[in-house]
Amino acid sequence: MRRRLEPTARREEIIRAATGYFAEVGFGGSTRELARRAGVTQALLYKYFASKAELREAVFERVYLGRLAPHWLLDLRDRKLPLRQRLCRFYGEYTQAIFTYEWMRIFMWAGLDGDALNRRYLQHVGELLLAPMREEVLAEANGSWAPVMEDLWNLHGGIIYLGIRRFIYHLDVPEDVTPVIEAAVGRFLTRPTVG
Amino acid sequence: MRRRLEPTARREEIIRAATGYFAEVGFGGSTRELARRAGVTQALLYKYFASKAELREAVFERVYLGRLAPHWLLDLRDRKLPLRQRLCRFYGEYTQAIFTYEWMRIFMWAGLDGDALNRRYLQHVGELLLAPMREEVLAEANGSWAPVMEDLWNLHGGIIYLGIRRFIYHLDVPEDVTPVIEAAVGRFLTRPTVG
DNA sequence: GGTCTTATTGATCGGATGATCACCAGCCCC
DNA sequence: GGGGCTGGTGATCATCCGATCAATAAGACC
Repeated sequence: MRRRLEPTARREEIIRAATGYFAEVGFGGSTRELARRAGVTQALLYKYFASKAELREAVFERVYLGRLAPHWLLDLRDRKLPLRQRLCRFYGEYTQAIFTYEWMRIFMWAGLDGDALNRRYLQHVGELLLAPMREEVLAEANGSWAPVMEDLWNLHGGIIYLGIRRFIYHLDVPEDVTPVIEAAVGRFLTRPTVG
Repeated sequence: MRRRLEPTARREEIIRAATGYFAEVGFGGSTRELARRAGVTQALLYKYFASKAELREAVFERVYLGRLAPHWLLDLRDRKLPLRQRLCRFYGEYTQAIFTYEWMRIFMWAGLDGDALNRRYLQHVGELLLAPMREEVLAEANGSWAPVMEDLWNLHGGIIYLGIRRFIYHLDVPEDVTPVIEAAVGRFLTRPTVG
C-alpha cells in the first residue's frame, strides 16, 4: 500500500496532480482533496512544500516553463517564407502548445487572482512575438499598411478565444483549429480598404 | 449605528456589494468579508438568502438580466445601413454593455466554475447575434464570400479579448475601443483573397 | 410616549482547512 | 536477515467557514 518513492519523483508526481486539480477547481482547492488525487496523505505534501502557496508556485513554474519556444521568434523573422505562412505556422504551433486544459485554465485562474506572472507572460508575448510580427507586416506591406499593436492583439485574441471557448466555457470548438487560424491570418493580412 | 432598511432596499444593497466582492475574489469569497463590505453582519445575509448559493444566484440574475439588449438583433438586421456600420455600432454598444469589471470577471469566474448560465448565454450570443450577422454577411457579399460560424466567433473573440486583457489580466488597453473595433470589422468584411 | 412589528445583532455550532509533530515502516546495505 | 536511514502516516491544533437562533432595538403607528 505505502510505496516509497525517490523524493524528486514524488515531488514531480505531486506537482502533476496539483496541476490537474488546480486547473479544474482553482487554487482554492483543498490540500486534502489534492492529496487524495495524488495518492498520498495530506501531511506528506508538507514534506515537499513548506506551504500551499509554495506548491502553487511550483505548479506555475512547471506550467509556464518552456511554454514559449525560443525558435518561434526566429521562425517569425525568417523572411524566406511569405509572412502568411509564417503566421499560420506560428499560430499552429502556439495553439498546439497552449491549448491544453491545464495551461488555459491555470492561466485564467491566475489571471483572475491577479498573479504577476500572467502580466509578465503577456508582456513577453507582446514584446517578443506580436511586436516582431508587426515589424514583419511593415516589411512585407512595404508602407501600404502600418498596423498598430492593437491590431496584432486583435489577431491574437481572436485565435486565443478558441481555447477560451473550449477549455474555460466548455463549448464545442472544432478539433482542428488550423482552418480557423488560416482564415484569421488571411483576413488579417488582407489590406483593409477604406470603403 | 444600526440602521433599519426596507427589505427590498437592503436586499438590493447586499446583492450590489456581493457583485463587486465576488467579481474581485470569485465565489470562494467568505460571507463574513462580504458582510463587512456590505456594512451588515454576516448573520443578516441569511435573512435575505437561504444559502450562499442562493446569494450567488441572485448576483447572477442581476448581472445577466437585461445584458442582451433586444434591439441589437433588430439593428443588425436593418439593411438600411451598410453592414460595416451595423457591425461597428453593435460592437460599440455591446462592449459598452459588457466591458465592466463586474460583468467580465463574474462571467469568467462562472465560466471556470462550469456554471450552466455561461454556456446558455454564449449559446444565445451565437444563435441570436452571430448567426444573424453571418446571414447579413451572406446577403451583402452576395455569394462572393460565405463565412462559417467560426469566422464570426473569431471576430467576436478578437473584440472580447480586449475586455479580457483589461479586466481579467489587468493590462493596459486603449480607453476608447472604437478604433480597434472599426479596424477589426473592417478586416473582417474585407473579402479574403487567396494569395 | 408607549407599544408592537421586524430588521438587525451577538453568540454559537458542526465541519472543513492549512499546518505541525511524534511515530511508523519500506527499502538499501552489510 | 537485521539494523538504520528516511519517506510516509495518523492524530491533532488553531483558525476559518457556512449556517442557526434567541435576543435586541429601530422605527412606524396610534
